[in-house]
Amino acid sequence: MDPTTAVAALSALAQEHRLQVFRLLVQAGAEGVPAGRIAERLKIAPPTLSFHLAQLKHAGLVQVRRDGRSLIYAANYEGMNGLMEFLTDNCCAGAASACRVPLCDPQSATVVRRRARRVAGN
Amino acid sequence: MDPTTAVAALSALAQEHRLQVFRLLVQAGAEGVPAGRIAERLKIAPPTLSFHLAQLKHAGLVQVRRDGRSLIYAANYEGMNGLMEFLTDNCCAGAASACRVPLCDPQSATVVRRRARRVAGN
DNA sequence: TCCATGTTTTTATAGTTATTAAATTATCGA
DNA sequence: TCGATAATTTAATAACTATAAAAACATGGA
Repeated sequence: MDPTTAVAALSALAQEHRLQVFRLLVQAGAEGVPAGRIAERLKIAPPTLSFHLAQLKHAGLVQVRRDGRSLIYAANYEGMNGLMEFLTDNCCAGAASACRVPLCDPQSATVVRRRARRVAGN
Repeated sequence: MDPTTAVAALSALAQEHRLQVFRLLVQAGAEGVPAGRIAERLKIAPPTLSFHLAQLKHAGLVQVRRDGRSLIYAANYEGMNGLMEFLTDNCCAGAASACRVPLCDPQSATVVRRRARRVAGN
């Protein structure tokens, strides 16, 4: 990750609403959450949320896909991991195994999560 | 870590100069680097650097100690680790061991770093 | 085709942040 | 105590960012 991208990602996360959105999506996993439900859960006005989602997307921290009328947002774990690697890069001049970065990999995750409230195909 | 603190830390890092400073200090390890040398290495005007260091300090990402006329700044690894834990908290709804948090611990690091250019007691 | 739903875009404004130059504070050595 | 060094603080300004309200766009179903 280059410094410019890292600054963009950090700027994206450096805002209360966007940080809430991002953490919600990190916790939601690969399945994602429709914009409307994010707005509802976090009590953010739709245009405001849209503005923030655009920034998270531009920073490479979230992804979107369309499902009918809904736009479903999901965390981009690669982006998140890349950012953390960048922050801790060459920590303590590469001194020790104690300074290393484990990563989050939802692919190899054993999902033990409750079903979504609404059925998937809505 | 509470959301307000996390936003403060992310805001502190979301700026080119401050990100450079922070990474420099993360790589420098517990020993730290005097403000003047940071300014020199990163080619930042002293008042500008001072402004940025104050923000990093306020955000709990760096620590200072005085050594004679020099103020020596060092990364606060606890703050950094706390931030990364916050970002990845309950990743994928706690689904898997694959989603766990990076930590850096300079205390238990086997330091294999070259000596500083100038002697320590200057 | 028309309406309702879900979401984004536009526009305007209030608030925040980064930078520079000048002034100030703290420490050390003669 | 005086001058030099290391760093911070103050003050002013230019640039950026978040929010709200209104309008526009895209999709699906009657």
